[in-house]
Amino acid sequence: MPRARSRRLDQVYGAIASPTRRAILTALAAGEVNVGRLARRFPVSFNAVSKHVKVLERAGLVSRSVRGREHWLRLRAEPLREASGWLARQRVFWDARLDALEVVLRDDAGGR
Amino acid sequence: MPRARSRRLDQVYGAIASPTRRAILTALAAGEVNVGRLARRFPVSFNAVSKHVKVLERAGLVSRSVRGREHWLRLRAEPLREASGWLARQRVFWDARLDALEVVLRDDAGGR
DNA sequence: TTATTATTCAACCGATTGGTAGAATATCGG
DNA sequence: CCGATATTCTACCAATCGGTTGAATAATAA
Repeated sequence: MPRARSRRLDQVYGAIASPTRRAILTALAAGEVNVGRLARRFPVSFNAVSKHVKVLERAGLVSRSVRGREHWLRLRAEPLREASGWLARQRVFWDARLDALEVVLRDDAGGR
Repeated sequence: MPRARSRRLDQVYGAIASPTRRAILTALAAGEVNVGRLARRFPVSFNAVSKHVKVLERAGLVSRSVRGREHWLRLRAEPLREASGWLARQRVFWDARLDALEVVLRDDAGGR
């Protein structure tokens, strides 16, 4: 795996490891929101939300367009696609291996 | 989302946010390995690897069976399946929304 | 029994994280 | 211009993280 891709994965998984940030993402899935309106929905300070947004932005999951004094946030799907891809590949890989292992174990138990 | 499920997601995404831990998982996909043999493959100390394994274990991604003085590690696929599910659902959801948005923008641009 | 091996546990360190509060900056509305 | 609003920036704090080293524990080998 190329270094850059790996770092991107680090950032994306790190970003979505926080329930607050996952909630922000799902909130953003309904459409563009500015930081203030977004922050009002969460039980933490405005500044905390602003920081979370920055983490999501660094991971490439959110983009920002400044209109006047408001900053409007929008989802970026591409990095999510990569992250989802790694997990999905691993999953099928594991499932195949674990299924195979189970067969071996079952046959082994039945055989003797 | 139930609290327990959310915490599990936190742990899984947190666990795979580290490249070393992702490498451990792919190493483990080839079959059971004990901690020592696993550690020899990585450029960090035995203890560091031992800690990483514990993180993966807490996330439910790895199980351990102690045989004599050796601890053998094995993948657990279930939590990965959940994690992959959340991402996949989000991805589909986003893609749909962003495609729709793109259509709106394109039509808008063409229409006037 | 005694050494050696496999592993965790405990303590420590520096960097990062998630939160706060307050100051600085820029835009909007009167 | 002046006050209110939207936001970031800076500084701080406690907690967690990723790493190290050294001691403790338990099983194997001599």
